[in-house]
Amino acid sequence: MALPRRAPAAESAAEIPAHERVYRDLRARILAGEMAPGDSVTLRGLAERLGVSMTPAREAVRRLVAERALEMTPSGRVSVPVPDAGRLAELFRARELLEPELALRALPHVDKQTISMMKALDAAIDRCLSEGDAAGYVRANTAFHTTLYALAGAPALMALVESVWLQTAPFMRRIYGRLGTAALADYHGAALAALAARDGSALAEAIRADIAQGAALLRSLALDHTGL
Amino acid sequence: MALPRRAPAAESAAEIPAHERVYRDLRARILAGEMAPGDSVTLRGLAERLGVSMTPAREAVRRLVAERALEMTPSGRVSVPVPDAGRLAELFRARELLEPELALRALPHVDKQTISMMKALDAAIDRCLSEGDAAGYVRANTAFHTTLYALAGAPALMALVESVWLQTAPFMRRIYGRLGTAALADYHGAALAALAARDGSALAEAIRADIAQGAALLRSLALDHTGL
DNA sequence: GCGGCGCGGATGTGATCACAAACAGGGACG
DNA sequence: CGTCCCTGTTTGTGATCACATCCGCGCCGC
Repeated sequence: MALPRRAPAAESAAEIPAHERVYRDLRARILAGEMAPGDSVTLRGLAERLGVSMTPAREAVRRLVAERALEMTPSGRVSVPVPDAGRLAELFRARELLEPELALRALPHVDKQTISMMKALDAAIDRCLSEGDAAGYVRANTAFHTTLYALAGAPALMALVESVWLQTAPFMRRIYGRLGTAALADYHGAALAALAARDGSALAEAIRADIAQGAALLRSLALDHTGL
Repeated sequence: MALPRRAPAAESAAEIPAHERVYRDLRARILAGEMAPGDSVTLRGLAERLGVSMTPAREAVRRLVAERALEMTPSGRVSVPVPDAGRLAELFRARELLEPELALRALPHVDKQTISMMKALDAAIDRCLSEGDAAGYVRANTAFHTTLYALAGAPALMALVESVWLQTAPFMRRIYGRLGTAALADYHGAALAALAARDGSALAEAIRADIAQGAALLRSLALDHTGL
C-alpha cells in the first residue's frame, strides 16, 4: 500500500519531520489526558497511526521517555507511567519552587492585553469546572500559566516546568475528573490582582498557593484510589 | 567487516543495549567536560566510535537533545550547546531553588558514614582546586552533592537537578579551568557542620549559598569571554 | 479441575540501504 | 582579485528487514 518511496504526501506537513509529528501527536495526547496511566504504547501501533515507519516512532518515544512522560519496562515495553503519591508530591513541590520564579520574571513584561487574556482563561476554567469538562479544565489551566510564564524570557526554567507538567498531566485529568465542583480558593484571581498592582511578592505567593492547593487536593483524593 | 549478524561481542557488555552504551558514553564525556561547547557530533562518527550502527546512535542523541545536553540546528546538525550568560543564570537559579529542597529531604537519613564520605569528597575538591585539576574538581563537586541528595528519596526532583547539571557541565569545565585558586567561601564546610548539627535551615542556606557563589563566580568570569 | 509447559503472535532492537538537504571546495567569470 | 556558482562529499532522515525476547493462551498431565 504505502509506497516504499518518499512521503506520499508532500503537500501538507511538508516541512516538519515524521519523528516530530509523532512526538507532537503523542505529547498532545498525553497533556490532554487522553492517555490513561498504565496505557501501553507500541511502536508499530504508533507508526501505523500516522502512516510512518517504526524508526521515527521509536525516536519520538525515546524523547518522551527522556522527558519522563513515558516509561519503559526493562524489557522495552512502553507505557504511560502509573500514579505514585510520592512522585506526584515531588513534582508539585518542584512546581511550587520554580513557578513563582517564572511569575516574578514575567511581571515586568505584563501588559493590559496579557491580563485580559488571562482573565478570559480564568473564566474558561470556571466554566469548564462547572460543566465538568475535565479536559478543557486542564487545557485552560495550563494556558493560564503558560501565558504568564511566556513573558519571563526564561526558556531553560520554562523547559523544566514543562517537563514537570508533562509528568503530572496523565493524573490531572483523572483527579479533576472525579472532583465535582469543589470549594476552591480563587488564587488565580489573587494572581490577577497582584499582576494589576505590580505586586511581586503577592504574585509569587498566589502562584505558590495555587499549586499548593492543587497538591493538597490531590493528596486528599489520592487516598481513595490507592491501587490505580 | 562487522558482520550483519548480532553483536559480535556477547561476552562483556552482554545485557546493556547499544543505544544505552552510546548514551552513557556521550553523557559521561559531556559531564566530564571533554566536549567543548560548540563541538559538533555526527551520528556516523558516534556510531563508528562504539562499533554500532547509526540507529542506536540516533536514539542516544535524541535522548540527550531532549535533556538539553545537546542541541540541534534546524537542519539536524548536532552540537554541544554554546554558553549563554542568561541561560546559565537561569540554570543556576533553578539549582538554588531545587537543591536546598533535596538537601532538606536528605537530612533525616544522613548518618556518620555519609558525612565522612562527604568530608573526603570535600578534601578531594580542595586538592583538585589547588592542583588545577578542573576535570577532577567538577567530578568531585558533583559527587559531593550527589552523595547527599541520593538520601532524599526524591527521584523526580533528582532527575530535574541532574538535567540542569547536564546542561551546565560543558561550561563548568571551562569556567573552573580559567579560575586559578580563587578566594572561595567554604560553604561545603558550613553544609557539613549543619549536617552534623541536624540544622535544616543552616543546611539549606549553605547549599543555596554554595550554588549562588558558583553563579556569581561564573557571572564575573563570563564578562571576559563574551564571544565563546 | 488445576497448574505448568510450550508454541505462536506481538514487540523492541539493530543493521542496512536509498535519498535529500546542507556544507565545503575549487573553478570560472566579471 | 573578488564573487558567485557548481559539484562532490558529508550528514541526517526514514523505510525495510532479520532476529531475539517477551507475553498470552491453550493443551496436556496430574
